[in-house]
Amino acid sequence: MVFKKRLDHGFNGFRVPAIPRAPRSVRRRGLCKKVEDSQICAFELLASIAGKLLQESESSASSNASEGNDHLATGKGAVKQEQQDEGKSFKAGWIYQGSCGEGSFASEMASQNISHKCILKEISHADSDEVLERNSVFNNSDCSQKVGINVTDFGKISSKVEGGSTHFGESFDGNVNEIERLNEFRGFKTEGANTCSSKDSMELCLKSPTVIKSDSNVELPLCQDPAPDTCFSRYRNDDKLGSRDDDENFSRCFKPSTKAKAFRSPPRVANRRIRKLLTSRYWKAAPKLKDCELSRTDGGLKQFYRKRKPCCNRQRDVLFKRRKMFDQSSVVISDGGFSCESVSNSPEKCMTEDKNDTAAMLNGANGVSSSVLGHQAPFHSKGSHVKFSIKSFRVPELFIDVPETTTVGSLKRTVMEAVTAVLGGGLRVGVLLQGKKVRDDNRTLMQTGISHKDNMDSLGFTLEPSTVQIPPPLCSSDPPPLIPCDPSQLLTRSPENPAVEISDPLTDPPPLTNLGNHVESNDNTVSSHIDTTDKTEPDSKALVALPAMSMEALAVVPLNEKTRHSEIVQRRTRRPFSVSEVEALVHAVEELGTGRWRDVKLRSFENADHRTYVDLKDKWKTLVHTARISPQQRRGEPVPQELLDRVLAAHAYWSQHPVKQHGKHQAGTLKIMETPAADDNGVEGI
DNA sequence: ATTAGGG
DNA sequence: CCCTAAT
Repeated sequence: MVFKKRLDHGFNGFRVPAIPRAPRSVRRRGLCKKVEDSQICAFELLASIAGKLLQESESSASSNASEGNDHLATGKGAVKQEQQDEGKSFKAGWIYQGSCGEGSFASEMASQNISHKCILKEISHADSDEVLERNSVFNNSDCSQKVGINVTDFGKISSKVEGGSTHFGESFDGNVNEIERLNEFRGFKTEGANTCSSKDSMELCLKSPTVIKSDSNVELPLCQDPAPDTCFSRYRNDDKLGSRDDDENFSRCFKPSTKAKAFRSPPRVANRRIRKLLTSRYWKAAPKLKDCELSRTDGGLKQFYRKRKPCCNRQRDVLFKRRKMFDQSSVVISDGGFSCESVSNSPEKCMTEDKNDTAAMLNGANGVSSSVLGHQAPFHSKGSHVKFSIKSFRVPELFIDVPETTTVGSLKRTVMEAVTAVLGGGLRVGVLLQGKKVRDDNRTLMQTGISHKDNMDSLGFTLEPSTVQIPPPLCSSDPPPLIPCDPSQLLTRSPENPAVEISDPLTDPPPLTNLGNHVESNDNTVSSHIDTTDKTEPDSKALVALPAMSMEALAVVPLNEKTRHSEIVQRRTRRPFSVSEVEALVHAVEELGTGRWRDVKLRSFENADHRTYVDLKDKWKTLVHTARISPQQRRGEPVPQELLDRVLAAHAYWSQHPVKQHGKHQAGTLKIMETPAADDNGVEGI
């Protein structure tokens, strides 16, 4: 049984606080809408897989691999084209949608370390009931629909590659209703018995690790098929060679159920890759598995919208409130990577909303990506400022893999641990500009080009693990020590560590121009060039292994499907009142009296979004206190005694003249104004 | 949504 | 500034 806790997706998730938080007034007015972006983009998923497969085929062909893919060479040209044309899409989806798995090629596997072991391990379980269980989760129409959408989208995309004159393209040409076809193919609508057309087989290959079929029969595409040839190759055999022994191969590999002849096993290599990916995202519960592999990958993204403009205060308070961090999590018994909820996502939605995630994910694959709202607004008294409204940081998805026999409490703890490890393992923030990582911390925003309004929408933030585990020990029973590492190294796909490469390495991630970030820029923004960002490869591919944590004594994680969003609220940036603000406040209170803070706000702080009536009330409270204490005890910017005197006077007056709820208080105002409150001890009676 | 107060 | 109870 696999429990997948997708921290990123719509059906649940932990969210890291946005920075900064919107003023309460705004929040309370419902201006802070949460955006439920669909995290799983079917298209991206399939596209990714397809891209990977293509890449693999190319690789295999060119490297003369012994995987029996030689015939794939025929599609090489097309493959390349696709990679070039659609690589971004593929990549994007792939990185993020690892739930469908990603594998390594033979060459990669050779040098695999962590992941490899894990993969093997996973594979070893392939024949177990565990897999059956997992796959069985897929056995519902909802999930199938999801897959169908995937196929549909993929078909659309793939059609672009048709130029390559490969079957691949042909099989997915057009915007046919692939869902129907797929369903039919699966036997949802028909009794299966579909012939194994190349198209179908391809679909299967491109589908998720599990294959959905009717009649509760579960195919185990992830396992078997000792045959060296891949589905892809078979596919090509079908069309190129007209070979019809594919069915035999399939039957041999799958021992398919009676009715599901149509179900083909994904290629072995692909399976492995899928395994790898899946594995990498699992949090294995200790009970059954001695080796706790706590790995984490990039991907999961969850964001919620914050309306309020942020502050660019460098002295920003970095305190996070975490009390709500885990109180609303929910564990979902996943369908194997796709939540049924996500199924409802329309393709269009995937193509649009998910772009954000895709792009962000691409660039922050290893950690958490963020969507950023860039604001550029001048500060009245200061120079040109750049305001960033980070809608949210999204926690990478996390898959939980625990034995079926585990207890709920154990599951909760496992999730807790995973989350804790992810969030508490140490994160650092990365800045992405137009898809490139800005590594020079000493560069100014202006120099980097971040301040340029045109670049605001291509700005992204990532949360990167600040710690990483050394590869080998991933599967070992000994929790490896946390080793601080250079995130750049971690995030950059490195030849020396192919194991961590999850994404399609063929293309650079698309610029984050599709993040849908809103930009409030100001004309007085300083323009600058953006070419100062380094050309470092997009990060993304690292699998970050996290150390196993104690399984004991962890707080129970409440399961609440309803409130699947938990916000970690950040304390607002402290913004001391200026003298002028105090003056305005005092004046307003003198006229309106205490207890009418909303009016005060509207009267004197209408345009000060960061000053809520509560703030004003609080400030008045502190002012009164300040006025009563000795000057030596006062802190912060000194408030003119004259103002403090007025504060005391007004406070005294309004204390004796409670504001009537309805009537106006012009009289009171006049009185106050007439009363020279020069008395340090306040005015007791007017 | 506001107000009033404690923290 | 935050949090909450009470309006």
